[in-house]
Amino acid sequence: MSLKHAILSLLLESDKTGYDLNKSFQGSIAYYWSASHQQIYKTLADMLKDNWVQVRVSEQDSKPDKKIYGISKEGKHELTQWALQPIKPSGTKNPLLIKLLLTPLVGTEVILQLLKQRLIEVESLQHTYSDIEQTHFASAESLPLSASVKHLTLRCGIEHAQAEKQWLIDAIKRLSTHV
Amino acid sequence: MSLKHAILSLLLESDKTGYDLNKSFQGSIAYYWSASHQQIYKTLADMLKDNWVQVRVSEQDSKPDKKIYGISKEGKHELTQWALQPIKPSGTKNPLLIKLLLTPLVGTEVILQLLKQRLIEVESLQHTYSDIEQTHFASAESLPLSASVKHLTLRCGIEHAQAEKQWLIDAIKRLSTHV
DNA sequence: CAGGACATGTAATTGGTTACATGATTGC
DNA sequence: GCAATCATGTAACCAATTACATGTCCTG
Repeated sequence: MSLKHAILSLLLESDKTGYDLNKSFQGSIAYYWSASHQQIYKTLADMLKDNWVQVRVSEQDSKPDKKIYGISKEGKHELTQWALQPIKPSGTKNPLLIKLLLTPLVGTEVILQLLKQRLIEVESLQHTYSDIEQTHFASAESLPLSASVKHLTLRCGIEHAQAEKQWLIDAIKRLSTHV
Repeated sequence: MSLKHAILSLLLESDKTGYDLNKSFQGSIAYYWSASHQQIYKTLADMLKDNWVQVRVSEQDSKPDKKIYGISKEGKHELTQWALQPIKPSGTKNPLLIKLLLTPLVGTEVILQLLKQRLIEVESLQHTYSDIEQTHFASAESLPLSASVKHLTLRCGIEHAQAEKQWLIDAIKRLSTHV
């Protein structure tokens, strides 16, 4: 499972709590990796057993205790080895396309609604992305490597959102001729 | 799980064996839904228990027996109900992007190799898609609804492949300046 | 006579979702 | 006083991967 590796890559930057990690996975990381807080806490516990991470507990007055996790030597080694492996294409799951194929079964109008709903979601995603891009990557030229790769992951989201939007517009147009 | 619904949508067209279904899932369906044969046979068995599908066994001399599955009234009802539900965005998993973020850890060259490898894969995908498009959807104008939606699912794959290719080229270009 | 297509599964393990559970602090 | 944010988990269940298992026919 690469959730372990996704977490390790976040811990590489700075030590974090499970709560912090969860915020990342619900936020900007969400479009290339998703995980629930239950999964995150479980995976942290597993990695602690394997000594891929260390933990220190910070007692805070008038707040719940924090467990702050950091990557260990073994974890860093494991992460490096993983990064060197060739990627194997992971399974796609796009229920929208299955539903689209069911148009003759359920009728054009219902599917048009689903597509339009998705269009709205994609457009809102685009706004989120372009906000992030403008606030974090405004200076277009010669960023340091670490910022440059972050920008590229964002660009990946942006390009795919754009492609999906164009496709949705096309799909809606074509389906509309079959009402 | 929508694997059940993906299978039902294939059985809607015609009765099929587990083997047939597997071929579909390894072939043209693969880019919007993936499943292994183990999963398929298991899911068929589960759906048989629920009476979403029927089965008849065809004994063939000098070949293994076939179990030919067909969708039932209940299955069709279930499929229709499912199609009407709003879609919830499913979790994305893109290990390539995590690895890209690890460039400072492992070095530009290794990651450039991964990106170039992926470029080759995407280009080969594009050829596959455009072959299918030319053989099955050559006549651009006014297809019947069922063919039209099939073409649209293909177009979705084509557009995303194109977007990924452009992004990969861009990513390779930018990373190359950091060697 | 070897390797690929045909044809179907079981078992173990891992990964992921859903439901449940708790408890303090801060701002409206 | 009520909702949101902070902070961490358990348990049950469902989904998916990996390894194992079997046997025939057809083509080169």
